[in-house]
Amino acid sequence: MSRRARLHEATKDEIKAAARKQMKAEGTAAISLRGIARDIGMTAPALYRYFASREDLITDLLLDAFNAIADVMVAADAAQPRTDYAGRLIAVMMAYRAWGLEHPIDFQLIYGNPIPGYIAPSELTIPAARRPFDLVVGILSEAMAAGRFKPPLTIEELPPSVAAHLRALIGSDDYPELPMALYIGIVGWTRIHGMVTLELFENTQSVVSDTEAFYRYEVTKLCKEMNLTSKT
Amino acid sequence: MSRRARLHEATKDEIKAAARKQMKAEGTAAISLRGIARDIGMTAPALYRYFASREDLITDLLLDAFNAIADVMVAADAAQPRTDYAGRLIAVMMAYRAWGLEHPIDFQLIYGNPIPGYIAPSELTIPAARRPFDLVVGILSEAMAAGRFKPPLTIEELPPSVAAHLRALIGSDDYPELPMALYIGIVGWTRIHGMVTLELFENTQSVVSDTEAFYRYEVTKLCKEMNLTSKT
DNA sequence: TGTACATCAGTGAACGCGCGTTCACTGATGTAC
DNA sequence: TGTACATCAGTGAACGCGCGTTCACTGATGTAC
Repeated sequence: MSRRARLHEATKDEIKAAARKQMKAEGTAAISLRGIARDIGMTAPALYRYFASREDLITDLLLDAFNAIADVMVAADAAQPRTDYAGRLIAVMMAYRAWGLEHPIDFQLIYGNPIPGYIAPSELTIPAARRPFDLVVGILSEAMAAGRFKPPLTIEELPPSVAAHLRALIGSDDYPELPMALYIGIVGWTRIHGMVTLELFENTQSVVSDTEAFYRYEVTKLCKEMNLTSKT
Repeated sequence: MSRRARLHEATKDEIKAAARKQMKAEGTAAISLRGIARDIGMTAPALYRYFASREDLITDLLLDAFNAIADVMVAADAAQPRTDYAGRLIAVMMAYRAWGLEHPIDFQLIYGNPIPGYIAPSELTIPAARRPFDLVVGILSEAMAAGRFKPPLTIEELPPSVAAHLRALIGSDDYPELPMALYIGIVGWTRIHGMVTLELFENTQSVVSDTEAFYRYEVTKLCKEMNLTSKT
């Protein structure tokens, strides 16, 4: 990578940092090229050397955010013994919350209100968006294959329409997982997501106060309920 | 109410309807007085006869939305036999989702990203925001008093910091409920909220497809898990 | 019932500000011979 | 190693548009005597 290319990347990062700062102050919808330029001491047209348009910049920020949360989840998983399935899942779910609270704006960017007028290029964003979910489902599948994950419900008990869709998905290239791993994966995601978003917007604090203890207790309980154990 | 006052109210409603239309098209942050004025065939300064400022208008929209979701939940509850506690709770939770999907913008307004620069007058918004939660906790308390709600966990099992906070709350005027009704109330809220928000932003459809069946199944399961039964 | 007056609804111009994007350009940095 | 040229970074002016809010005002509606 040439010196020039490195400088180019560094400026690109500086622009993105300014964009995040701006979103933090004014909300995700308030990304403004002129504001960014002002912040980093440039004129607005100069930004077009780095991004083709405001849309392009937003897409970059979205992909960065999806990859960032996926990365911390992967790292949290990697720090646990491979066969400690419950420990891995809990670590991954804790990482989801921690990242959300540390990066509330990026969290809002990827999981909150859409930015008016912006249409995400789905061929780029969908794969990035799926990384966290696929990680969880992957751990569940591994645990199931190892006989360490025995959910207290079977696919026959699910609503027929849901069960049929899950069965259809397993065969497809998109979701090569076992159906109950998929189902518990999505249930788990809705649960942690609810806790994190409500906490983020200050809706749970007044009732539980120690939101981290609450969260940890609930995700641990979830693993127990699902009979997810670890090889010791 | 005088004729003039009635006309005044009607115009106020027209302004709010235009504001909702605008949020639908451009996001909650994009409420613009000039845009509203254009839409209803007025000039922007005329709106100041009805709202003291843009902030005031947003507050009105917020309160309307909180009251609207609370009202449909109360109505759903009222349609069930008083002692069918599980039925009442399921109906209320279904109403939460139905309202969210029917009014995605109002849902984003009250539970989504905050509007940049807008600071809610908490003495007005907090009581309105608490109506749905209080309704659920109320039903749980009733059921508990009737011996029809026996949660499979006790307050002793909760994290000490959470348990202590719950105990402290019961005595207070703010939350005169039994601690486990409060706790299960907040757990229930995080669960349904996670399912609804992820559905709203198209994150669950690809896995479960029939999102309503999924939701109904999960809320029913929640009631069963909590040993919430009905007097027959 | 008619008149005088107060209230209210709404206008149009203005203030001072913001935005994304295009364009012709200057000057610096890098590259090939 | 030095020179000629191409590439790239960044500027400043401009286009056409948006915004919330204030102000002095006109005309219609309602009210009190």
